[in-house]
Amino acid sequence: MPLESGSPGACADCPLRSIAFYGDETICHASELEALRKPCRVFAAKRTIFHEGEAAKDVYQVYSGWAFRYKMAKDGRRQILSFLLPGDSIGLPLLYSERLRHSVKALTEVTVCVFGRSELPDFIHARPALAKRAATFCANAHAEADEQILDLGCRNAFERIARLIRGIVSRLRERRQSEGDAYPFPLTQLHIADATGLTPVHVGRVLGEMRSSDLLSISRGRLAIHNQDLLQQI
Amino acid sequence: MPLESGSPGACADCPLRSIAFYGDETICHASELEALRKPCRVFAAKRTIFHEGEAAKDVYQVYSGWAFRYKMAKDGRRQILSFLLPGDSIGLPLLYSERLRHSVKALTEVTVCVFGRSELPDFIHARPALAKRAATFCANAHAEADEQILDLGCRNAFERIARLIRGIVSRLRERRQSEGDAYPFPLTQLHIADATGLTPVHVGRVLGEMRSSDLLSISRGRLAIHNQDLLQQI
DNA sequence: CGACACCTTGATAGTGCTCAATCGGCGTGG
DNA sequence: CCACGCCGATTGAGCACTATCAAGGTGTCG
Repeated sequence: MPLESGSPGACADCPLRSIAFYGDETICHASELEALRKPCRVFAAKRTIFHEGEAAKDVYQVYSGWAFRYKMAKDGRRQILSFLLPGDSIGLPLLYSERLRHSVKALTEVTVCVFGRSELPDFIHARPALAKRAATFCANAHAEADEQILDLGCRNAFERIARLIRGIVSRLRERRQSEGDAYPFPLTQLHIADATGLTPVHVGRVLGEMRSSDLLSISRGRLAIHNQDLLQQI
Repeated sequence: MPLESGSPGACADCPLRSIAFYGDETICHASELEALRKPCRVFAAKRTIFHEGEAAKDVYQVYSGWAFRYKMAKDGRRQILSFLLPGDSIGLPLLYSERLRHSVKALTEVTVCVFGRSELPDFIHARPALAKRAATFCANAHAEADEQILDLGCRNAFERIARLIRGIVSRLRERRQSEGDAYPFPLTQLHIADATGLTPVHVGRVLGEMRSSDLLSISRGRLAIHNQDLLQQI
């Protein structure tokens, strides 16, 4: 689902576009969606967007910036479930349930399009093609969660980190946010650690290994991939 | 979603019942669903029900017996994603996609209700309330996958195993398949290992620990819980 | 009875964790 | 402009948890 940038005021380029449009087929008129939209909202970096268990009033779609979904264990450890890039929706499960079972936090400053939880579900479920498409998104998200279960259960630190980065990179490319083999990459080692179930120190060591073996390097918020082929094989 | 047993020939008691009925509210008439059903099918224990990536012709719902969803890593390791108990559907994502991104295997002998993939999706998506309910199931399954990601990323062997068992037990209780504090439990240590990302040997050790500390014990296909409270706290 | 699947136990090794110290970059405020 | 403080990255030493390898035990089924 490639997604070009546009102004957050221009509905067709942004809000739940990936649901409303499928390839060249228009499932719902832009003007209808536009009527549902509320003003955009901006969250500062590190700001929590949703708290787990909280009754949320709105569903968002990321217009610019990065965020992530996560859960906390009782002992205070954090597990990052997925990263949300421009075009991804935040809180889609709110279409089916009043409460979210995970938290969401802004990684960078994030601008989101806003849809009211009181209108959006009815709007979507009144349109079978839209409803099916929204459900397809959920099913795909589930399949990706299964992928991550596989990673966490079966792979070692090196593979987990490599696959996490590969996944993000391929999504960045789909969304045409790359410049050659360099990518914006706002994750710290702590984020990578919390996503892969490792320690920040150990992530640092593995990243060092990757740098010295000339696979990839991360510095100052940018990721450079030096050996694309090797990364794909992992 | 409690589910009593019935005869596999009696539609109202079985096929996608959990989707068609919600509490006391009937979303779809039993006779309509009955018309969709094909004859039941039985899979022997250890038989593969779906192969990952294969184009499936039918959607199932477990009538009796246990199964599990899993994926294989390239190095031959297996990751079990979830266990499927009576009442659970097999291959629900087929409502949204032609292919399944995981495999499914029978743990015990399994009897399933059968719905044609060529009719079921249209049937469901033509009925908004049904469609929404099916999507809700997907969203819940996703939330459970997120739970498992948390387990794998943040918890040690003891906690993972305890929580896996606790999860299964609570589902067995919902479905009234318990007898006091004893439960049918057909998983081998290998299954537990593949579900928790551990080694069978280590699972055996931890289970031994749990037995000697009088928490629970597993033997000959039955699980006995000796300290319910302690198990809940983990 | 033999074959097989599963469980148990022991010894050893390795992956990744913990604790701790240091360093560099960057923003803030004097 | 510089000092300070903070956050994140890096490095080292030692250890814990879990894996690996191996052998033996028990139960079940044909």
